[in-house]
Amino acid sequence: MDQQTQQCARELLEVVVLAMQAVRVEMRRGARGLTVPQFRSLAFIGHHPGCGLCSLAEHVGLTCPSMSRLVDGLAARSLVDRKACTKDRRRVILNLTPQGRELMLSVKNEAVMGLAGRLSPFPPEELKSAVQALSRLRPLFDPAQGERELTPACPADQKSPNLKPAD
Amino acid sequence: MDQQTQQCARELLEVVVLAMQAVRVEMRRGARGLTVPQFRSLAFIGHHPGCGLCSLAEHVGLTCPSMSRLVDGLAARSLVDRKACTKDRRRVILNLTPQGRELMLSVKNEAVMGLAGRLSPFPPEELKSAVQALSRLRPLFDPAQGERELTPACPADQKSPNLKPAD
DNA sequence: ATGAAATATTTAGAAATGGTAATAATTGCA
DNA sequence: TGCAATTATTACCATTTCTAAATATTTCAT
Repeated sequence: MDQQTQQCARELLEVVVLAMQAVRVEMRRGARGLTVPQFRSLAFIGHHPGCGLCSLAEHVGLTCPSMSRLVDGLAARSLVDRKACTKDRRRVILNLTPQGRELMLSVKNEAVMGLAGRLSPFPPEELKSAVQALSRLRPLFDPAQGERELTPACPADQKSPNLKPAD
Repeated sequence: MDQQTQQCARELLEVVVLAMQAVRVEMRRGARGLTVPQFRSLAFIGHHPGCGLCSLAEHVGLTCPSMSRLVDGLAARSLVDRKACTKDRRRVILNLTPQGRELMLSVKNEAVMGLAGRLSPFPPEELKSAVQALSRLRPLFDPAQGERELTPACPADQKSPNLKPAD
């Protein structure tokens, strides 16, 4: 293990944790009444439309039963749409409702605005180079790149933007 | 608000959230038996020795009563030292015990090693520029720099490395 | 000094969250 | 067909967290 690499990891850890704290503050301001697991669940469903319950649970770090009830709550608040899969009726198909999508968007927007507020006094060129450096690091953490264990499940009615074949 | 700045904020948010997930995974691996709020509490106490209960609670996002009990647990496990403030006896002075400090260090070390593992296949120059960019970004989120609202409280026995005036 | 208001924390009881084990429904393979 | 495996849910219990109220201490205005 390289000394240089460790130094970078140390720095990365520190800044990421600090930045995440700031993000959390912004999130709390915007995500009224949403707990962290609820928020993360919505985010995952948004990124993986049509995902199943247990893959969601695994990603968020909850058990399937807990996630089942968490989704109960989200469905009751009309933030996610839960319907049975036509092909495999054991499965559940999860998607954000328009309201859920809108909520996530507004929360994210508030977070972005909060961050931008902190960033604004920075000289633009520095910002640009900093973000570039970070972006190069990004594939390291992007699960779409690093891991391939996502369950595609029911590709047939993965999204179903307009119709609901599940009666 | 600049369009460019917003774009940067968007990018930054994405990378930070992704990276934080990776960090969380590494943390979970190392922080055996510590919940996230417990972990965050220990981290805050470590960074703000001698802090009071409610400022800690506010930072972590818990109420004072909840934090009181959480600290009960940490004190019972000899991870934090809770003693009354000499000057203002309403207050409580929180510090990490040597064991608490050591635990945090080892957890952090494990996280760093895990991150370094991901970083290792990266070319050294990129790492170097990333470190530079990160260190430039850091003051934006560093509470020691950006904010001054921390309660210094009892400056007298803030740290008390060797003696315990509060019998 | 004395009493009222303010501050910091703890206690008590209710509500929510999360886990394990058991259950139900469905699929796929022998 | 029958049986093991998969996916989700229900039942039950432990823990966490919140709200409200109580306690202790300090500060401030008489």
